[in-house]
Amino acid sequence: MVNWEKAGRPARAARAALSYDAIATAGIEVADGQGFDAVTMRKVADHLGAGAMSLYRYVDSRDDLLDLMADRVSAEAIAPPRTGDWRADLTGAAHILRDVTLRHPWLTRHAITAGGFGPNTVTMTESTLTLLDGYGLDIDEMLDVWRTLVAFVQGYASAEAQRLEAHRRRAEQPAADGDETGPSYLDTVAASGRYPLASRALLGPKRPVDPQQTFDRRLGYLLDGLAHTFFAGPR
Amino acid sequence: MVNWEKAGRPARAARAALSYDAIATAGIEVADGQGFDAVTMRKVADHLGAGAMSLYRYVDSRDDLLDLMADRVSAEAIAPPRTGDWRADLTGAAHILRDVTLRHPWLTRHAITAGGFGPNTVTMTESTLTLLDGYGLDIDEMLDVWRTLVAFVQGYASAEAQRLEAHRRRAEQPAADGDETGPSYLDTVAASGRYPLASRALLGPKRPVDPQQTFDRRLGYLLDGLAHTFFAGPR
DNA sequence: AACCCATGCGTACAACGTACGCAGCGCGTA
DNA sequence: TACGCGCTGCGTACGTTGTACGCATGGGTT
Repeated sequence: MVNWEKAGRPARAARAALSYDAIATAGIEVADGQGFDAVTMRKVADHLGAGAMSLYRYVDSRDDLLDLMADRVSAEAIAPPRTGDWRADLTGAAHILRDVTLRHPWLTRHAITAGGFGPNTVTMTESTLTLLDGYGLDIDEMLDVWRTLVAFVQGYASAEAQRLEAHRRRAEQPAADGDETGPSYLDTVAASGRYPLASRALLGPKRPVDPQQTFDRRLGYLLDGLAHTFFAGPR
Repeated sequence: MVNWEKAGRPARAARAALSYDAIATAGIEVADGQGFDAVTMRKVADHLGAGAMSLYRYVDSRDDLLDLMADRVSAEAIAPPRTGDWRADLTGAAHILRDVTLRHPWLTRHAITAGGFGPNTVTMTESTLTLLDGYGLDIDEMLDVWRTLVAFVQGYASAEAQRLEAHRRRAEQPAADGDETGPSYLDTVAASGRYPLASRALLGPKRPVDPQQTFDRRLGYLLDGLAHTFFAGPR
């Protein structure tokens, strides 16, 4: 477990070359640039011009490092102040959270909340809950809305990020010489006719669609439902 | 990438001791029993009484093994036939998917769809989409409903599974001799008063609540919203 | 000047993923 | 029957990983 109290204080010695912040940033840069599996103690330390074992003065284990990275990234998901339009505010918060997940696809492998709540995660939570303040909801109702919204957004963005990652991996496959790529497995499944509904889901849309628009539309269904119980009906 | 065509056919030689099915099952048993990090080639092979390298006759890499496991587990999430009550049917499918995720918490670390769609994942998809057939929705609308629902359920269940895992890890910590556990970090954050809303979210409910009931209530909000657009209004 | 201790890191080891190549068995063909 | 071919299983080996241990260093305190 990360010691968040210690992580918040500045370094004890003046000649400290490393810091929690620098380590978290380095880890995030490695993960964004070279993929989640490249986040090794040695590579992150190299990125900082330090020795691998130096990181252990700040972090108990590799898992702790990942927790540190996740908390730091959640600072990017802090929602702006409320405007009084709950629907617009929640939509904005959802966009920000989705964008963070797509910008850091490795969150699919180590979620923001995997290591408990760090300081930035707390701030992010508070900022989002604040958007729900002032509509006569009690705290339990606000939590209902918040947990429902976050579950949808994280689930949705994780699936999107995974599809993008899979696509990227397939693209960087060098397409070996004389590959004779027959019909893909999913093509043959679709052609079998035994999965009339699923085929359409697996093969993707006929015409390209705007992922952001699709997200907004589906988010809208959820907000409609929340409106029905907690606000004055949909739209 | 897993070769699903090959994985579907029975073994070529009669004297084959291993099989795709046995390997996937062994991997799942190791993951369920000893945690996701214990899923190593050697441990899974040991579980089968086989040598580590034997697995590579069936699987290209450890990642392939995980894909195999994920597809096999998705067979547990196949929805029952439709009854004509869309809301009850979708609720049932959501329960099943949530249960699978809670039963195999490692899905949080390697999602069902991480390795593309295998045969069981296709069947599961078809079974869920079938629940939406017969209400006058076209395929794109059915996909809207399905993707929205799955995003919520997987996001929600993943968060639940992660909280349970974290709790379990903390419980098996031996509570070292003379531990002097002062107030936890979250306690001090809550006591600071600077996060009035988030504190309540982080410390958990005052009285114990039934997680299943809470899930149903929040799922209900989403279904209300879907009803508003695709069916004849909420409830 | 003397000491202390937080910091950085070199070394070492067990465990990991996996490339390579060989052993052995059963089937098809002669 | 005899033979050989191909599929299956796996022993060995190597590079990489996480991390325990202990030492060197040098600014701050006394």
